[in-house]
Amino acid sequence: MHKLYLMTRSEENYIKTIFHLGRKGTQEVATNAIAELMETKPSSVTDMIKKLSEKNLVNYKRYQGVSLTSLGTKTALGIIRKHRLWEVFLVEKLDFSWDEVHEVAEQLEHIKSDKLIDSLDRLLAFPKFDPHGDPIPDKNGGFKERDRDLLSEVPINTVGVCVGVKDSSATFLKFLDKNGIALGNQIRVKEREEFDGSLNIEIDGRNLQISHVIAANLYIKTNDEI
Amino acid sequence: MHKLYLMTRSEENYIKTIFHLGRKGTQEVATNAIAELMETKPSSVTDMIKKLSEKNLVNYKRYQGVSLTSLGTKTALGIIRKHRLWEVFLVEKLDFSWDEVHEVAEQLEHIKSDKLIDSLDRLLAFPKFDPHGDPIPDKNGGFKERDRDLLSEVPINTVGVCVGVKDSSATFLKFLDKNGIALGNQIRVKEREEFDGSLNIEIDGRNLQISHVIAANLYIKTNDEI
DNA sequence: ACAAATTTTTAGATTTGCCTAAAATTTAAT
DNA sequence: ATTAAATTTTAGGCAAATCTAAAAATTTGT
Ligand SMILES: [Mn+2]
Ligand SMILES: [Mn+2]
Ligand SMILES: [Mn+2]
Ligand SMILES: [Mn+2]
Repeated sequence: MHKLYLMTRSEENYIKTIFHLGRKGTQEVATNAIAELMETKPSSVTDMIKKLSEKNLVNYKRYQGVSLTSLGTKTALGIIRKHRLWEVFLVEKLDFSWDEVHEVAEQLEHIKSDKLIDSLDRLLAFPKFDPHGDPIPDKNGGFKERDRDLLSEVPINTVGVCVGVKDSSATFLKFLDKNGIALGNQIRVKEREEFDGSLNIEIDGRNLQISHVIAANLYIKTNDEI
Repeated sequence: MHKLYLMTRSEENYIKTIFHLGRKGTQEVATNAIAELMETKPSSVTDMIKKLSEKNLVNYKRYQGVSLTSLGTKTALGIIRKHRLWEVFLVEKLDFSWDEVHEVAEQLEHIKSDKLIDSLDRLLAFPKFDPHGDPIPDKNGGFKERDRDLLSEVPINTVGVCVGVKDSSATFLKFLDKNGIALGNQIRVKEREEFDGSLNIEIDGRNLQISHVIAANLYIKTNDEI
């Protein structure tokens, strides 16, 4: 049953938004939240939700919020897979920087062709994570969230590798570039300033002072796996 | 003046169709011809032509047909450049066959990003022709039509290289595959049957009998350049 | 508990791209 | 030169996706 292939771009964007807002679609999402993230009006969201509900992509009872059905979740994962594979492609093959890829991937994620996306996957050697450290669902929607922690929440002296960003806005990513912070960097948390939560870290040898806001948007994978 | 970037997919498809029907937009194109090629109704075409005329993309006087303005031509060349570069990408990097690329390229040609297309161009080493032998406009719309002849129209004993197809439908392309005819093949016209216009050719060593219809859809570049 | 504030839905418009049916214009045929 | 045929445009409508304004339902605060 592949209705997936006759979805409009707009429908796909709503499904994706509901997925992201509702912890992978499991949680109920508020109409207003969707409207805000999509920069549209709540009344438009209600209209679309009804349509998606007709198509069995979301569970909906008026005034009760919306969540994805299993078909909706599958659809969302397909779009996210495409988005993230294209992001990898742009960085690996076309030398885009990680702050430039999202906008273009927003367009490319709507291209319909299974063969295209599976070939792309192969060309890129089946990457597991996108340039921002987010996991790439496989062909069947399989998804393994990497075990990771926010830099702002690990204890002093934790050592690990920077594996992702929480905020992946161009502004934040460019800031990281400017300060020489990139995925793969070795990080050690040396000191936490109680007053403002800022951190003194050692990153690939250098010392660096970063604010709490920055630390709260950087993921590390610690070495203390058992 | 880059209105180009706020064109809808539908507008782009009309512009492209007018370009193809009107010998690169120079000739006047009939409403019905556009409608037929785009599988839409003449009344819809008239509506769109008015809109494109407003935007200075076409020259239009009612009942007199339509042609591209210089802005329209530039736009068309940009879309065709994208279409053909994506076709090369699909064949060269993703192992698509030449009969599979067109459909996907029809989608990809509407992705908006100068950086994307110029990087793609570089990745592919600035190809001059697409998988069907059609020329790829450069960044500035520069376009050199290759000197070539239809196999059906060259004299007996002409020798050349197969450099393109006129009909690039999947059906025809698959037929060529089945008969081992591909771009780059060395061809010599050995005999022309007066009765039905069929040809006896030598192609990369082998002998092959091809109907007039086939010959009339294959381009060769002869070796008799001065 | 119940009024006030917030959220969500409905009702009614708008825009884009398409349609059908009918009218206007051009082209072809006698 | 008229008439007939074909082409093209207009008029009026429809579906998708959006909006504003108003009504309905839920949540919050005292
Ligand atoms: Mn992204
Ligand atoms: Mn990403
Ligand atoms: Mn093509
Ligand atoms: Mn082509």
